[in-house]
Amino acid sequence: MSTAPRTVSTTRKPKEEVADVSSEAGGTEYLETLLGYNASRAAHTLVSHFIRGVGSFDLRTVDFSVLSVIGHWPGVTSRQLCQQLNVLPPNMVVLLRDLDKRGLIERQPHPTDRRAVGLLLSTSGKALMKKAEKAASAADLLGSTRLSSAERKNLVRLLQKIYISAA
Amino acid sequence: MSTAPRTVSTTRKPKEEVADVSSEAGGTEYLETLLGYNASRAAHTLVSHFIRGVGSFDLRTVDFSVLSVIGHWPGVTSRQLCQQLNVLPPNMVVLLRDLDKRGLIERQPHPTDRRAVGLLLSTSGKALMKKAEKAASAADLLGSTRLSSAERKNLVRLLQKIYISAA
DNA sequence: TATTGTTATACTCTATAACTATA
DNA sequence: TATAGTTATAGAGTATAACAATA
Repeated sequence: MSTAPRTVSTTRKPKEEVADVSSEAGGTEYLETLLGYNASRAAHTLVSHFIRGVGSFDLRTVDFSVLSVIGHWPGVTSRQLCQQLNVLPPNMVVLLRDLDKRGLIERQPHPTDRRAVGLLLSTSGKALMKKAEKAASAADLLGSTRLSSAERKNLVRLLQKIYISAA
Repeated sequence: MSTAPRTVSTTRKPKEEVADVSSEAGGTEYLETLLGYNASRAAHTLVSHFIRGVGSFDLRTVDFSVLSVIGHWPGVTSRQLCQQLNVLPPNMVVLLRDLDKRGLIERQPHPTDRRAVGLLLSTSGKALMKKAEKAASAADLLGSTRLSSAERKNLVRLLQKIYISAA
């Protein structure tokens, strides 16, 4: 159930090779019946578009997600980010350290819990994310140009039906 | 654009914290507008179900995919698998070596190209995949129980519209 | 000159154990 | 006793360079 590119083998010749029994889909005909395979491949395509569009801001998907959540939930703690974005605490530490080094986020004492630290976007972090979210949205649309607006909306709904309230 | 679990922070209290301005979605409201984010999360959910259902066969998604393609395209070469499943040749080598060690695949000389090796499922590989594909299909359905049959079909169609003929 | 399969290796990502300060 | 943040490190996954055999 790996993702795959759309590059198709150039060396295959339609009829003369030994094993060309069921190669219309290049052997993936079963895999293509699985939602997991299809969702993984679509996600891979969309993430590729994301990287092309947002990579110039020097943000990986996980950096972008973290900054987006902080931006939309100012004061969020590291632990809450971990839960929301499925990142383990030790890995979040280095991630936040790097974003802090770049001056994109600020840390403030948590109002009620002295163990915790509230996270905020800095002024430059806000400016960056304003541009980055615009670029991300454009890249996301570019990755789904073959979908109508209604299809896109429907796709979001169906995908959320899978991951909301599920593991 | 990372994936996320559905575990929601337990420490947040609705009104008394500093930054509870826009936390209905836990800060992910923008991310949820992106197909890439939604597809990644849905894929993560479905792959989790896959692992629960197929992991007992000691097959990762990539092993399963490779075996499935070999099964449905007997005689396929390592290079063709790489292209079809987005795995780099050096990594495919160790993957195939392990599957070979386990007796799940066999290698035969390629009929026309003496550099290449054709891959086949062994008898036990076929037997394993018969059970594993059944388990994978069941797990995939389990991961999408909230979808009707029509919705599922539609979802596959929409996802393929994204990754077919796209990068 | 290009391609298949391969080795060796580096790099990134993800996961685990354990510590401190605080709840 | 449990949790937030952290350190150090191990392990898995992914990527690059280079080689021999063959096209």
